[in-house]
Amino acid sequence: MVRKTKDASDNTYASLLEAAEQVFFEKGVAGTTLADIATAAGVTRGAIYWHFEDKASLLKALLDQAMLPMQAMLSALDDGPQPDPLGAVRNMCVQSLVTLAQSPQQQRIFTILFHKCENVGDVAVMLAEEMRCRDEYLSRTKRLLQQAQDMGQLPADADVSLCMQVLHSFMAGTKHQWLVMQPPYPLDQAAPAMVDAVLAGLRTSPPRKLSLPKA
Amino acid sequence: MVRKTKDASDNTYASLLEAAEQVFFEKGVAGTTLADIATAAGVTRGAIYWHFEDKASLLKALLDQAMLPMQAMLSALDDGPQPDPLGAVRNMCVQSLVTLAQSPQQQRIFTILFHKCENVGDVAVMLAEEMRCRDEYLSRTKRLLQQAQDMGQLPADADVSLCMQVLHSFMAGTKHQWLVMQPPYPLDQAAPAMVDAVLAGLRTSPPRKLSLPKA
DNA sequence: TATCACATACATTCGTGTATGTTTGTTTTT
DNA sequence: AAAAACAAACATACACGAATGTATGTGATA
Repeated sequence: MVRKTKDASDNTYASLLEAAEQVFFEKGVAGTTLADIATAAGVTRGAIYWHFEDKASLLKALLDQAMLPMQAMLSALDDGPQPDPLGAVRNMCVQSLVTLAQSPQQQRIFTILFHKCENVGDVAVMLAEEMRCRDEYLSRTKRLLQQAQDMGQLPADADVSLCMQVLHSFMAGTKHQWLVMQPPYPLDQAAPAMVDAVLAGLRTSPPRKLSLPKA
Repeated sequence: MVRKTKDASDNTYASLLEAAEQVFFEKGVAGTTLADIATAAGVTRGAIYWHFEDKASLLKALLDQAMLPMQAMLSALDDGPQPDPLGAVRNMCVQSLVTLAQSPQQQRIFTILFHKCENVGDVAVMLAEEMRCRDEYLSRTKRLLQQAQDMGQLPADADVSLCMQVLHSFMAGTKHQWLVMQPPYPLDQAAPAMVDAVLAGLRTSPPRKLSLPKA
């Protein structure tokens, strides 16, 4: 049974990505062989080497595809000045957590990235390149926090960079920890209150600028 | 030059652990071969197989040794009721971050655990076993937060479990993110203000219990 | 009939585990 | 006390499987 139509080809391409996602999730990136993926996809290694160069290339294709929804969500956001910057930040954060809690695909992808993949060598540079999306997200958050300070939603002497660090660390840590938690708590229900708690802290007693300008 | 005294043996044992730490940090756990470690330590693979069973055993020994200071710090903590539970939590958190910021060894070990090691298979069960220290830390934090609520330092309707999740996610995320940051910000200086911000949020507007008891 | 989309077969490298050798301390024998 | 036997602490050599990359075969399709 050798396939040949363009349609069938796209089909095996997709099933290869799906199989890779599953096997990477189970056995880790370094721990899986190309034969594992081929078997899980119901083909042989020949199919993999036809569609991809090697394992790293396959991983990159998998991440590229998985990052598409987030890229789209980022592009859809209004980049201009907001009437309620802190509210916008809150919505972004809550939305991000709820989406993770409700998307098994995101859960698998992030689990692979966080816990089943060594950040080393050529994979490291690939991941760094892939994480431009995250950097975009970060700088946007920082601009929003700056707007919030300018409008008085944050104290004037708050250190915006550190506020962003606190928020980002909380967000990344929450995703990180929730993914390894057995059993996981209902993140989609808890997310608003958790984000509000942290943001309340940033409003009432944020890290202050410790800049001693000259002397 | 073949060594033989007990003293010399302990010496190579230590240099093997040191070499493993360095090479794991550079090339990742799965990415390093036993020959790499042996070469870095100035010996051959024979020495490794004399002192350890295999790579997993070597990693375990490395982590065991590195976890000793934290185990000691945990044991030194007062487990009874505290006059100022929230203050105790604050001190634990700040201390934890400052220690990380000031200990290059902790930075390397945590970087290996977080970013250079796949949480899979036999390594996963080993890491889970190793993380009992973290669980101890978590349950202690939860007890302190419960005390804080009983004493009115936290609102009566606060969800203590979720508060602990917020705090723990923030702590883990902070360590995680700080280790990959280039260049890193001065965590030891910023830690108190960051922790205070999160704790302030938990005091003023924590996640509330959403328990609807029966109907 | 030529090319696509694979499957199959092969060569090669790489890492592991083990078996064996070798040297130096330590203990035992006389 | 000297020699012999023994065991610790490695180094060296070897056998084996496993994974990779490539080369080649092969059936369907246009």
